[in-house]
Amino acid sequence: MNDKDETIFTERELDIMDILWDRGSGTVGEVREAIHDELAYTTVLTILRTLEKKGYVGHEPEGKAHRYHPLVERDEARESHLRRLLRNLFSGSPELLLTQLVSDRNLSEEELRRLRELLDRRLG
Amino acid sequence: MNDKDETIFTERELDIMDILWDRGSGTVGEVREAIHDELAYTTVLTILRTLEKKGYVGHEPEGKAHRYHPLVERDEARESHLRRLLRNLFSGSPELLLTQLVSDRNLSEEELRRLRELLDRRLG
DNA sequence: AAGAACGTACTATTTGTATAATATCAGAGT
DNA sequence: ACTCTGATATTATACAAATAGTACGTTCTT
Repeated sequence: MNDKDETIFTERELDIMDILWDRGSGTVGEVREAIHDELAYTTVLTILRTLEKKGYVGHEPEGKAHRYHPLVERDEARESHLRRLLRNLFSGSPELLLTQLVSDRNLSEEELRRLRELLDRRLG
Repeated sequence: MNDKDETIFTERELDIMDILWDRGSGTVGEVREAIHDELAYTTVLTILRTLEKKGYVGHEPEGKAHRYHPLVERDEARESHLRRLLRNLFSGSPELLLTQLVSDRNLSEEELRRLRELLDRRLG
């Protein structure tokens, strides 16, 4: 697999991809209703076009409108973004990253336990 | 602490911050030599100026040159970037993130154990 | 003192991101 | 036929990011 085809989004693109991933697909109008911020119709359209140009979404006509749908998986994006963060800031070390994650004061004891359980299951 | 003072860098800025963090400080020339890509002297200078304007580095004169030094900690950047990733792509769920970290990646059993130990120590 | 060598200041170009106004088009209803 | 509405298409503005050219000053060397 080529290292170059990373699936990296800007903040706004991610807002919109999230909606498409959640709903499976959406027209400009639907996306615009679902998005938290108040954006102009044309703004949403422009971002969808950008995403399409980058190959992250496709669309087919539906009535007179267009229905957009994701062409990449959420997991793919998660992996790419996480990999980039790991490489860029954590010297590629998962331990360093986990250290930072658990040292975050916002994590409850409960959450820490769940994290350990997750690893326990993983390790069998 | 305000949520707004996030310590977020662009890729190139991060390249340079990394060098400053590693060495403690650096002149334009030093940074330029240390960076992996071939960049024009003025390019490095410009990025350092940007970083200074954003408040991430400072400088004092040294001979006829300027010596730049970081004003934020590496950990601070790690936390900000990680928090943002968590919020943006993992619904704020550390479990989801850890799942991604340990799943697709080819983490050795050894590494997984170290991760669990890390949590064990954390939980006492 | 001349001139290379090194340094900063200022300015510029290109590309990408974010946002939106305006124009146009197609169908629904009267 | 005409207009209203919802949709896309076209075009624009502002700003950030990435890169670097040119101008000019200071110091070191010959």
